[in-house]
Amino acid sequence: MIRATDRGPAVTAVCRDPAGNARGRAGAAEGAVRVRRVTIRDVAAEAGVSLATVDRVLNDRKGVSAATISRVRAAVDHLDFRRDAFAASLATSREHRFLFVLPESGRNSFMANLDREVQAAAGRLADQRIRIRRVPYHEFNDADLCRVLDGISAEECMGVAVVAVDTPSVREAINTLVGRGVGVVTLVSDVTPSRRLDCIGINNMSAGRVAASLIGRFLGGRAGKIATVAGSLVLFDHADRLHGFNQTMAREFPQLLILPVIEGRDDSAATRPLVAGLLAQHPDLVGIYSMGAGNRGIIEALEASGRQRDVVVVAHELTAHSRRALIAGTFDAVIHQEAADEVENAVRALKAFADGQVGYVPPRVRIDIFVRDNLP
Amino acid sequence: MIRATDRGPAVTAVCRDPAGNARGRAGAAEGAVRVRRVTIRDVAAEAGVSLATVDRVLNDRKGVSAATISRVRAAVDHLDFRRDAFAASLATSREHRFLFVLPESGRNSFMANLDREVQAAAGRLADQRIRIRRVPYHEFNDADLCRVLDGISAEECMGVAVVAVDTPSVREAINTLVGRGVGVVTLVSDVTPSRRLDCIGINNMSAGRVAASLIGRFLGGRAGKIATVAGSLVLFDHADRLHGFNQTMAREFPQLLILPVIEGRDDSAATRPLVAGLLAQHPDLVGIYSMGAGNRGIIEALEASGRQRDVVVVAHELTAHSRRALIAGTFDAVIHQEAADEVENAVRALKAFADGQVGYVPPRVRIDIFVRDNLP
DNA sequence: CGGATCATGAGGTACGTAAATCATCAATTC
DNA sequence: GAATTGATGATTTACGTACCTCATGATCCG
Repeated sequence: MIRATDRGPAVTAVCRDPAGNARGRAGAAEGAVRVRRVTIRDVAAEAGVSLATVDRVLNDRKGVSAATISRVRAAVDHLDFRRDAFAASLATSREHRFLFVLPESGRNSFMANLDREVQAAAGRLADQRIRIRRVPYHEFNDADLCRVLDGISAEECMGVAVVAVDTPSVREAINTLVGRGVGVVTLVSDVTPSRRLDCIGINNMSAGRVAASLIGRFLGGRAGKIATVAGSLVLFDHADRLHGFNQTMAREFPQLLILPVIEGRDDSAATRPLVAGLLAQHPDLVGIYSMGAGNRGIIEALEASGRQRDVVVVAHELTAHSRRALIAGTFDAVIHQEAADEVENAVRALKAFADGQVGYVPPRVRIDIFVRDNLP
Repeated sequence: MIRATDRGPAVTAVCRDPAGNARGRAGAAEGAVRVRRVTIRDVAAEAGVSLATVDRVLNDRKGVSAATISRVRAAVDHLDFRRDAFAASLATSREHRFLFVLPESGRNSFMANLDREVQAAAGRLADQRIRIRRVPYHEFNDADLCRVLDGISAEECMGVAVVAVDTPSVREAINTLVGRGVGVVTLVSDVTPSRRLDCIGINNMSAGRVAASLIGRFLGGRAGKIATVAGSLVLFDHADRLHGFNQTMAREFPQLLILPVIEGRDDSAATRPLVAGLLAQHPDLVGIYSMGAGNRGIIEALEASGRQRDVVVVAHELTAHSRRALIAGTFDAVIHQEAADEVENAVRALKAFADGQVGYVPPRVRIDIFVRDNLP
């Protein structure tokens, strides 16, 4: 057998199955190649130090002189050594435990979908030693959310992603949680000046602006009134969308009058009569911006009124209902955020924090815009 | 020291740093927890077989009776055993080698960006034993592309991602490459009935349809002529976009007349006079759909004509130029594909093939739509 | 000058899976 | 009944990093 110390230089030693015959795995292409990598031994040899010293340098442990550190660093650069992520993860037998705190997703299909994506991620990441649990709380209920957050200990979990309502008590609960050493990211909707690491979600101002722009342009100069429907302005994301919407509307489409926002609590049954009322009250209603869930209520009210062709509607989140409405022409555009991306980004941010990476910046979550012609 | 065989049951043994004091790493949160995982030993014990047999079952090796297989499978399910991805990767000291074949990206900023993303991915994935090399070929030159493809051996690389022109000789070259056991995905633009594993790119028909829909709706009923500008119809993606565009235009906006497509070879200098000519020739030109690169030529021609406000323009790919045009109002919408996503998906698809995973379906690449109000 | 601290070396074990080798024992085949 | 084949066990080595312990010489400090 060839021992580590006897092995030739890393660059040349590339070998395949010695006998040349395919190993195992029925019929598969079997692509990969066995390779001798550059290891810390090579670095140690190059720098003229021991393995222990290389290890100390690589892991920023103390007890190494500045001169030696730079010798090792130089060797690392010279050999283009990269620590093997697999070996490193194996050696530090750690597990990352995260908690996703979401509102109970009874009637809200966006939240239900988000919850599904969290589950899916949990399954996918199990083999990478990431354990994800989910905890629900009563929708819009900040006291219940605080109860959940206060019950989280740093022992049971090192990171929390939360879809939060934006209230002072929730802010406080998040801050104390962070104080206990738990990393927190807000998901979808932010909690303003809190000590959370990041907010993982779309830029909601931007979403609101696009909605305004699309409604304005689709109306092509027609004047009239615009209705705005939110789930609840306790949700920071809805408030943000409204802000962006109003801003662009005021600047670019002064001929359109924005009606006061109505709150449907993300519930179709509650939303429907509200929208029906608006339609009846304002014969010159030409557009609707739906910021939250409860789209089915809007669709039903519109279609009952028979004015679905005359009213331009931009809504949020692609679901079975909004998709149907888009195809039918009741909705004109749907602004969407991909739940899977948000979950993935949240996990990455929490993991970066748990691993002590400073200055990790999660990638932005993209805003999807769907019209009838680009439905997936 | 505790030996493997002496260890207690997996469920209970959770331990932290015995002394209770923080180890190493300056100031970091140090989240992760040491955990005793369920291993193949546990599975072996549960199933009453040896490690070797468990290994045979897990890796689909032969030499195990059906009864034993199901006993092992049952134990795996019962204990919820998941093979540790890190340990597995470490044990099979393999390296994945992929090749990205892109056109030389002299003047085309989309391709230049794609190339940058490939480089970035190569850096990111180096610690995961994925080695990515890049090879350029002369833009639009199928002979040169074939030369490159023909020179690839299964030894040096097990997967190729190629931004290809759609010609019979290229198709042939791809097919023989696949015949040699190399996995091939087409990137951005497809090569039609070839034996490539997948095409990693946006749905270009869909992109064309959206472009038509946006131009039509932004024009709000105005009639007139629409210009279509492609890089070259040798590129399958441009051809596809045009197809989708024409289809939706014909069906939904019959008042708009589509002019014959012009080909600017993805080059601003070549495109500019062509567009200027169209503008001069057609005073009733109301819209432009730009399918390829060379947007700068379009912008310059439009702004020189002074008609940039009257002509609705939808273009592809967000670059410095198209972004400026969007902000200035010269462009009305930009359809974008995120190069980073495409590279990532391509690598995943190639890796899945190299690992012999059958039926891997790469996630779709999303179409980004930008207007002035949602620029990132 | 004796003890303390620092820089480094030497050598190990652990992590969990892959995969190879060799040895059994039983069933099947001729 | 001997030879072959199949199923299984037992045992090892390798993968590359993390991290611990102990030893050693040097330097520093009062």
